[in-house]
Amino acid sequence: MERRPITTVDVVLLTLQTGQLAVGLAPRTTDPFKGRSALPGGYLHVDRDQDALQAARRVLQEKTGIKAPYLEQLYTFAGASRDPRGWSVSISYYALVPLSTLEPENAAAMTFVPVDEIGQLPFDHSSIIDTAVRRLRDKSAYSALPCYLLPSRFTLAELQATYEQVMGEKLDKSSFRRKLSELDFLEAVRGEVRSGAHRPAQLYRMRKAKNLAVFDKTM
Amino acid sequence: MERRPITTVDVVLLTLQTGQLAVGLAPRTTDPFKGRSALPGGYLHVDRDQDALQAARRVLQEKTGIKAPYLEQLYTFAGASRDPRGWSVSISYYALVPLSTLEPENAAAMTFVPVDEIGQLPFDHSSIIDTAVRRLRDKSAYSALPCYLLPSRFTLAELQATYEQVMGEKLDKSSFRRKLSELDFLEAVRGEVRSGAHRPAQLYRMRKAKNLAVFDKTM
DNA sequence: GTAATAGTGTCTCTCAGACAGTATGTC
DNA sequence: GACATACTGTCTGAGAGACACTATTAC
Repeated sequence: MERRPITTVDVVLLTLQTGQLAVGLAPRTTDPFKGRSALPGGYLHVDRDQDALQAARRVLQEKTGIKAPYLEQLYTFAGASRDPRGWSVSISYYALVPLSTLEPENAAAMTFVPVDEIGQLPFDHSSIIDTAVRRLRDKSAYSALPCYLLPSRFTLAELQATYEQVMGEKLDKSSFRRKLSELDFLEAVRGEVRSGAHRPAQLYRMRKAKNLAVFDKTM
Repeated sequence: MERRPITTVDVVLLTLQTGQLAVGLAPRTTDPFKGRSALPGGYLHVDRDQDALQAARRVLQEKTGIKAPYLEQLYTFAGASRDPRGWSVSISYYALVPLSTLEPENAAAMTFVPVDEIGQLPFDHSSIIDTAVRRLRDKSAYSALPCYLLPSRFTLAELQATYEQVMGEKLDKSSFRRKLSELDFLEAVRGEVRSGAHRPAQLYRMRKAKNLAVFDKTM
């Protein structure tokens, strides 16, 4: 029988922290690079995991307590030299969560590092993060992805700020709202938000759709 | 030590055949589903493959003789029940080739089946193919991908027909050419092509660019 | 009233689709 | 000459960016 590579699942946990896109890192508890900060990850358990997505969910739940974030397969990094233990396969996922769901003690052990201040990380975790950030930026330009970085209710101003932070460019308020209403993946919620001395804003939530809203691109 | 899943690499070989997008299938030579048509694939060889991409290249070369096609990682299908041998991971790739590079005896053992006439296949190979076709269609709308389905020299009419066949819709000649010249990833080649009683067409080839030309999408 | 943010209306310029026109070959 | 396909020019309508305007709250 053929020799089999090590198979792991790693998760890039992305969130917005003080207006910056940040990644969740956790100190490694086991031996290669023990103690160093790295992406939350773990072995695939052929006896407990039904498939790779469930493995990713389990890893995330174990390390952060988060139950149902947006979670999507990112890429598979595989090779002879990315892990000192030998030939390894990392099926990597990325998750999007609002910072507010992370408050409790679950996330106590985690650090959140802005994506452009990440130094050297064990394995090829830096490239994995790069890939995740690129994927998020790409998809944000034509999908509702950034909504998952916000709590379930939000104002249009908050949503616009989120898009701007993710994509790194200013958007025009009027055009942004026009596009949103055409795309029609939001619905208004009764209720208000107030901050200071100004008019309150309408709250919105994502319309329940089985699929992620994706806008069209053209040739 | 943890039990490790089986790890394989499968390749979705796509080409255009008589105006239709078709997938290359080969009869399986080993036991699960021996003799049945399936995607070309094989075990990852930890002693011979440096990484997953090289494994995919090796598999494709061994089964079809093709050396340097467009080859990109597609998705990783992994789970307990997709393979009768047990928990398995398939790192899948998709390749684009012009039919003309396939003529020799290499491809003798292969069958090409139009993508919408594929019946039941072993494992989850049907879903893998669906995923590949969806990926190609998506990316074709905003990239130069379809070029890889043509020989290195082609006319603009051939290129337009290729885009149309891949995306399944008619394009306007004038708009198509305007877009191409703005995007500027083609260059004219001295030489002509002739067919019947009509004006000969200019031949073009892709400009050498390290990256795949990708057009922009907007929010 | 002022300040501050929420939300809308409108103008203009660009660009993609539609389609007609011209060019250059074979017969 | 006719015919077939290659290639180009122009008109028009939809949509995005820019920006100004109105609305509603706290003080």
